Amino acid sequence: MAKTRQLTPEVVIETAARLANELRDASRITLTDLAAELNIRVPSLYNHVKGLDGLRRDLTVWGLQQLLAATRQAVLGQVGRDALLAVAHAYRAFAHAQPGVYSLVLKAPPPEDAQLTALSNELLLILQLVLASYNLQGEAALHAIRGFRSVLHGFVSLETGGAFELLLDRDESFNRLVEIYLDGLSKN
Amino acid sequence: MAKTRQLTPEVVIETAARLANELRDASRITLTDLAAELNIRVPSLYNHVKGLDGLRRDLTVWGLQQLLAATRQAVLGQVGRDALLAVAHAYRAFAHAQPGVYSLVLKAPPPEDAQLTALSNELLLILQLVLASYNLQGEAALHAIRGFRSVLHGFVSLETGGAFELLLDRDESFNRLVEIYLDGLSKN
DNA sequence: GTATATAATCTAATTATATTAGTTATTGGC
DNA sequence: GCCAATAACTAATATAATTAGATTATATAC
Repeated sequence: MAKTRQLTPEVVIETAARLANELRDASRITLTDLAAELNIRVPSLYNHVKGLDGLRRDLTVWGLQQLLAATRQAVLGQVGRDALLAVAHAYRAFAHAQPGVYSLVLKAPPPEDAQLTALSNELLLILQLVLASYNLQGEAALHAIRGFRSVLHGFVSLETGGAFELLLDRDESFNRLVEIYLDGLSKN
Repeated sequence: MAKTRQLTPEVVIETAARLANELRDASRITLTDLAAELNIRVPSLYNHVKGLDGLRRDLTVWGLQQLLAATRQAVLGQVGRDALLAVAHAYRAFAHAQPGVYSLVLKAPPPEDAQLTALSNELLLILQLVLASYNLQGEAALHAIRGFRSVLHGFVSLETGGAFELLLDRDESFNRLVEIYLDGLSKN
């Protein structure tokens, strides 16, 4: 049928993810670096990804799938506040483990990309279900999702961006923030 | 002494800010575009800014000064919860008015850049003073600053990034989030 | 007034990166 | 063995940033 691939899609994407995480920002990957890492010439990359934009898009899908899996795992068998706390910690752990990939995942998916949009919606659906078990439904739940995402994204993006430099325990800061928000949610 | 500048530093930086805001992301400005906008050749830009990195840095200083002025203005004559609410709304208004510049301002300043670090610290100092009037001091105030910044940055960065697409009032979402956080802060 | 130093701008060349076009070579199915 | 498919290649082009060095206009010293 064809010349056997030496590179599988998995190797390409995982190598790109590693580079992105080392740079701590996916917008800094270059095809030049990726090709060098894979021991092929730059134009050969076009057999695997649709240019730089395609690579970023593939990385985003890959990252969203990981975040989704981690979130599902975290809420397994939990409801209410415990489930929300578990989501919060899984989210932060993901951003710490994969800072470069994280920088892609939080961006809003382009509406014309069905796969990305679907993954993004699945995450929202999980949050919606968990909030339902926290007695939040309808518009209140939607406002709560926006708030919860803001809290999580705001903290981890400032944190991984190096904004919290003081010698003050970051876990403690995060826990206080999440607890204040969840307490406030339950008191409405 | 010298050939009179046709371009003042203000014109250069304000044109760059306008381009950055139109692109909604400062990382997408190019020297090519800026030079075209100013009717000079690209290399001539080097008389005004230290390359692309220098331009971004100058834009960051300019943006921080504006945010600082808006924040000072917002807290004028206010204390406690009112002052914190005013800061929140000024912060969000700034991000809406200057989305491109905002994307630069929230990044942690490189420690070796004294001017940037000073501006950044001034903002933190304002927050610290306002929180003191909210009965928060010492470590509690530092955790609260981290939380408050997370809340503000998280919401406006998701919002300006297009993450909140539903037909659900964003002002309402923001107000609920900020109020929940401020309520929680006062109950400790 | 004129000369000169200064700096703003320019052209030309270099470097880095992404992308496209077109070729080569390998391999699995027939 | 032949053929179709495709991964990988070389070569060329495009875009952007940057550096080197020449040119020019003008503010000030005299």
